[in-house]
Amino acid sequence: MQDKTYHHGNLAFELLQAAERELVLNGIEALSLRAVAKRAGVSHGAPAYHFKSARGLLTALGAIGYERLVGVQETRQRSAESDPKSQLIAIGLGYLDFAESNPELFRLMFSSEKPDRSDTHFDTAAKGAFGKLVEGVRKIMDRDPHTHPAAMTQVAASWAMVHGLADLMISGRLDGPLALNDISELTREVLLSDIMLRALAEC
Amino acid sequence: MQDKTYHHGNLAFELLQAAERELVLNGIEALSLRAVAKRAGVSHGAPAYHFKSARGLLTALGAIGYERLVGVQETRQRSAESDPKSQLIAIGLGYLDFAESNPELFRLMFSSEKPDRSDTHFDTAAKGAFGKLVEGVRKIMDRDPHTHPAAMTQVAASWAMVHGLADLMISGRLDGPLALNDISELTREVLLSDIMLRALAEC
DNA sequence: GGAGCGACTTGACAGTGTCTAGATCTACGG
DNA sequence: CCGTAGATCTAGACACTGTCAAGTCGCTCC
Repeated sequence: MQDKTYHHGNLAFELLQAAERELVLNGIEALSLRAVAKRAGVSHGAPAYHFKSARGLLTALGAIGYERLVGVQETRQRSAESDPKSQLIAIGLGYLDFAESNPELFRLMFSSEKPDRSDTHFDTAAKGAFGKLVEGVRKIMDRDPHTHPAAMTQVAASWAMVHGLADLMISGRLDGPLALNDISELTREVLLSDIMLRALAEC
Repeated sequence: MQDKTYHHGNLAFELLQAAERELVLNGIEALSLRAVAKRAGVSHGAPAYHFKSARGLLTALGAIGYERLVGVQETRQRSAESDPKSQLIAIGLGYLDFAESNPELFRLMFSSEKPDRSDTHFDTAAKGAFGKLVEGVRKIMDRDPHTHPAAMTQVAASWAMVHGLADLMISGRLDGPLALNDISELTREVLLSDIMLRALAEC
């Protein structure tokens, strides 16, 4: 953060910021490592020192995405009723919030093969987000999904529903059917909650 | 199809075949127009004549994908019971079949910004697949989704559920939770059908 | 049998990620 | 206080990419 020196100390962080900015502006498929370097004000070879390759940079960015996703979900949870069902819906709404606010990052995390999923940081961050969902289902079913197959099936169903909603929403495919742009914030949430509730079988 | 002449007549078709082959081998993000041309045995500039750009080629390929998707769904429908609910589940299972058999093409169609969605062919093909789902819901609810909002919400819920399942499946994220690789073909379909049925509210 | 035109080739161009060697700064031991 | 070692970044080269312009080939039709 200190003034421009040759080693300015936090280039790795600034590169990640620049990368996300480029991601938002140009989309994941047109993202250029050289443009990221230029935005950060360094030479085109600089990123390779901190992140081995473009893949490395995007892996780190994806991992941050998962951590941010959990944060958004927890924000939703805090402003929701404390009963298990409301909490699980909040987790889902947080998932949708994140997807809508960070569509390109969401794509990078879930629908791209650029990040290295075997990377430790990326993997644990992803598992953290998954754990949030598992925990929500555990509370609502009073059964640990890791030991009860029916509960794990419920995890899969919940995830698929909310993930499908998110993916279709950010690609604009639900704009027509659900007219999400033409309704109020409140009816929107009621509608989405209603849909997500369907994934919960006999809970 | 006639022997190698300078103009061999169906280069456009062969380029599409080569492109899909490359798509399967290298993935969408590493697909190279020049590699496609080489695979088809033509110069690197040839594709530009038939499809204006790389975007054009991928748009055409995506459109074909939607048509193939409908075909797979109809295959499922023919070998299913004729009642509306079984038919809608068959449409969903066909969606999953297609995704599993053509994961990269699926990604191209749904999660990529390379194809030009405003292209007429692409758009009508995509609408055709969507229409199949709408029709399935119309029969099960006995209401036209285009005029009944509740039915259209049902369309969205069904689509989100099956699309989420497909997307998570092809990225291997359900392998752990659902252990899809370790169960028989039959239990697999029962499981997936069960999950998809949850999306149907009070049908 | 030449003209015209559709189908393709060829070469050039700017841009990309990665690699290597070198320049520069920081820190630390003497 | 100096100089050297290591961390950090630069600069250039390389092979590869998509797109474009100009040129070449071969069929068809008058």
